[in-house]
This record gives sequence, structure tokens and C-alpha cells, in this order.
Amino acid sequence: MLDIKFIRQNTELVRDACRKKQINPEIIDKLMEVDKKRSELMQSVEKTRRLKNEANEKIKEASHEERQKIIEKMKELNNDREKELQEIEKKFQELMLLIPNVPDASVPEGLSDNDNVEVKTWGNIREFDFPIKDHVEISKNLDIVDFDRGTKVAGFRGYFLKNEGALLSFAIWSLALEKIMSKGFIPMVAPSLVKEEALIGTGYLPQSKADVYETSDDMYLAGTSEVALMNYHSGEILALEELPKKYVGFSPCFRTEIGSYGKDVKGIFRVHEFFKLEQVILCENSEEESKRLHEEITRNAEEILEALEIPYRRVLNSTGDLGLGQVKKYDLEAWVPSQNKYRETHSASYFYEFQTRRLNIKYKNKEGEIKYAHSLNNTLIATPRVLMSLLENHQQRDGSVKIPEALHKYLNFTEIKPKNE
RNA sequence: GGAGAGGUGCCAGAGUGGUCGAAUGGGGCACCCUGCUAAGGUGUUAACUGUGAAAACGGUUCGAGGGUUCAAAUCCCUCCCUCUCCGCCA
Repeated sequence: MLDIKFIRQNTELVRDACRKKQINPEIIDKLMEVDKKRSELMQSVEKTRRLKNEANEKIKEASHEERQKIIEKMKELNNDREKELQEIEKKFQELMLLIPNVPDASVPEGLSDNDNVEVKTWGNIREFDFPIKDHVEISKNLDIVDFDRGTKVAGFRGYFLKNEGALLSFAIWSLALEKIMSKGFIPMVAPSLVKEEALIGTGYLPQSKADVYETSDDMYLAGTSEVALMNYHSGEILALEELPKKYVGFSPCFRTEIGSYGKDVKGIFRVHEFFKLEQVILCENSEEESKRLHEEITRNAEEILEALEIPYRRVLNSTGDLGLGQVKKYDLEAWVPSQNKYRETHSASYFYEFQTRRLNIKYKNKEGEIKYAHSLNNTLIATPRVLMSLLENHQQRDGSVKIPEALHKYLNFTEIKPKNE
């Protein structure tokens, strides 16, 4: 959510943000109209309230007769405008939730992820001197993912990680957790089952209702632990000394993947249920600080991919690929040999006050003023998605897969051999 | 699932229609005092928001929403949340 004062003063800027994020800019006109009405009504209503309050003061000390007189007078004050104000207020809030944050000037304009700009690549893309297999085939041969029984049990996009596949996941989590904790992140195991307000606070609702599972008792299954972690401090005023607050949350993540029915139907790339370690940061209300930490959390994730020896690239997302609240976003994309392209595995973004306004997360600055904090988040590692790249990039001629050295200390094997050839 | 209790300021906790933005205690902050010294005293200590250049002056907020009333922390309704006991359960 933006500050209405900011919108009033920068109406054209926000209108432009709508255009860039492909939101109908008419919403701004509507908002300004409602805002004007709201201000007028508010002033009128407050005037009436003032009269009432003054009368109340008098009544306290008035004699019986005076009292009756005042009461009669007060009865005549009509309250129609109160109702009107309430209705306008409701409309106002609804609109405010739909107003997008303004993208950073450095964000390239575009319509979709096709317009994202590559800003960095890392690692050498392997030249295979044998016919390569995709991760589905590899994992079947190694008996580390069971898709058939996965769909039998869990339906479309269901899967079981099995044997070394299961162990590999634990090893990756351990590696990632160890690395991020050495940087002062506080480890959290976060709820996935959350209340509606938690999703509104983070900006997933009301916009993206279709992407989220709703339970039979009106709870929701969050698609990321960002939701719970951001809500962790909702309604709080933090001390300056505790900022930046750095959390790494672990949780199962649920996504309906509505709108991508035909995409990535095979394998573990796009599933309804996965696990993720997520970085979430609350920091001071400073653009420089947000930008600095944004680079930092992006690097943190890159270091994990590097430890896993997976070639990747960093892209700067175009305006069309930004969420409602995001100011700027980098995606990390890991190399997938069988598809001969990079595929998204991480998403690092910052929001300025967009989320903290909704969640009411503040802190007291040096001057003692209460400010909204800034928020950022990034994937640290998501499984099983990253396994796709890991398995394919490290596959060997004989069908086995070599385990990257960084994981050895968490496992009692250094390669996975085919079990049924 | 059954039964009960409760949601008030940074915390604890009083308050059952106007004298309550809210007693009292604790904590925080400021100043003072000092041979009862990990002590004593005095004062102070909410957030949001409107008009305004500012000073200032208003408005809102006692879980949320609605209602009764000239007037609601206090009465009524709905919802949410928390806790306790029993049951069930990893």
C-alpha cells in the first residue's frame, strides 16, 4: 500500500506505474475522486462530532432543565454523513489495496518475463560428449523420484522424493541453512497455514486469490514462508538497534499453479507442493539500505548455487514481470541442459513501505520518529526445483550423477548410481 | 468435538452509561536527593489522523464490525482471537 499523500503529490508517477505493471490506470482517477469525497466528508463529519463532544462536556455540569435542552438540541443533529463517510472509507481502502508500487528507475520496461534483462552469468555450461538425459529420466533411473505413485497419491504434479533424492534435499537444506546462518540470519520454521489477513498484508490477496489454496475453514496455504515471516512482526514498533532484522524461514509451500496448466507438466520443476528456505529482511526506511540489502540477499542465493556448482544467470525483471508491491526484482535462473536454457529458481525483490504499511510494521528512528520499515525477500533455496538443474548438470556418461563437493559433508555418498538399467 | 473464562495503554491490572484517553502498580525517560544505597523523591511517558507555513486547534482509537442512546470501554447482536478443563491425536 502506498501513502495517499504520496499518490496525491505524484499522481502521474503512480499512473505511469500502473501502465508499466499493466494495470488499468483508470483506477487512479477513481481513487482520486474517492479521496476527494472522503476528505470533504471527513471534515464535515468531524465538525459535527466536535459539536457533540462540546455538548457532552456541558451536559456533565448542566442542571436538569439545561440538560434537557441540550439533549433536545443534540437529537436534531443528523448522522447521515457518518454513514456516507463509512461507505466512502470502505471504497477508499479497497482501491488503496489495488494501487501498485512504483518500479525503480533502473527497471526495464516490458510486458512479461520475456523482457527481463540478463545482468550476469556464472559458471561454465558443460559440453556433454554423450547424449544427455532430462531430470525426469535421470531420477527414474536412479530411483530417487517417483512420479507415477506421486500422481496416484497426490494427483497432477504429485511426486515422491525417494532414496538419495530425499537425502539430497536434506543435505541441500543443511548446506543453505549453515551458510545463511553464518551471515546472522535467524532460522525460523514458519507456518504455511495462515489467516487471510496475513496474505493481504503481504500483498498476495486480494490480487492473486487464484494462486492460493483456501482450506475448508477459511484458512489459506501460503505459497512461501515470506507470508508468515512478514506477519511475524505485524503491528509492532521495532527498536532501531534491532534493524535490519534478518530471517531465514523454512516451510512447505503450496501453489495452485492456475494459469500454467499446460506448462512444465513433466517433472519436479512446477509442483503444487514444495519446500523452501526463504530470506526475509526488515530494515530502516532508506532506499539505499533497501538497495544494498537487495544486492546482499541476491548474492546469498547465488553463493548457494555456486556451491552446488550449477551455472546460473541473474536477470533484472521487467516492469511487466513485477508484482504489485515490488519496486525491483532479480530472478536467478539455473541452467537446465535438457532444455538448453536457464529456468527460474530464485526471486529477490524489495518493496519499500508497501508491505509494512499493510502490516503496520514500524520502528523508531534516531530522532524518535516512528517510521514504516522497509521489507525485502528472496529465495535461499527451493527444493525440489533446484534438483532439476543439479541432476542434469552433474550427470555422467554412465547414467550416474556426481554430488557437488559442498554437499559431501552432509551425505554418506558422493555419487548416485543407476539402480535399474 | 464438549464445557468454561477472557480480550483495556510498553507490561500487569481497575473500571458496568456522561466526572474515562482511561485509577493503581511495574517498566522506560528526565531531573533531584543521598551514610537506610542493586535505595529514595518529583515529574514525565500511546498511536493514528484532519486543518495549518508554524504555533495551535480538532477528530478517532479500550479485540473487530454492527446496533441502542443526545451520550458507550461500560448495554444489545454478530464475528475473530486467546486461555483453562475434558475428549481425540503426531
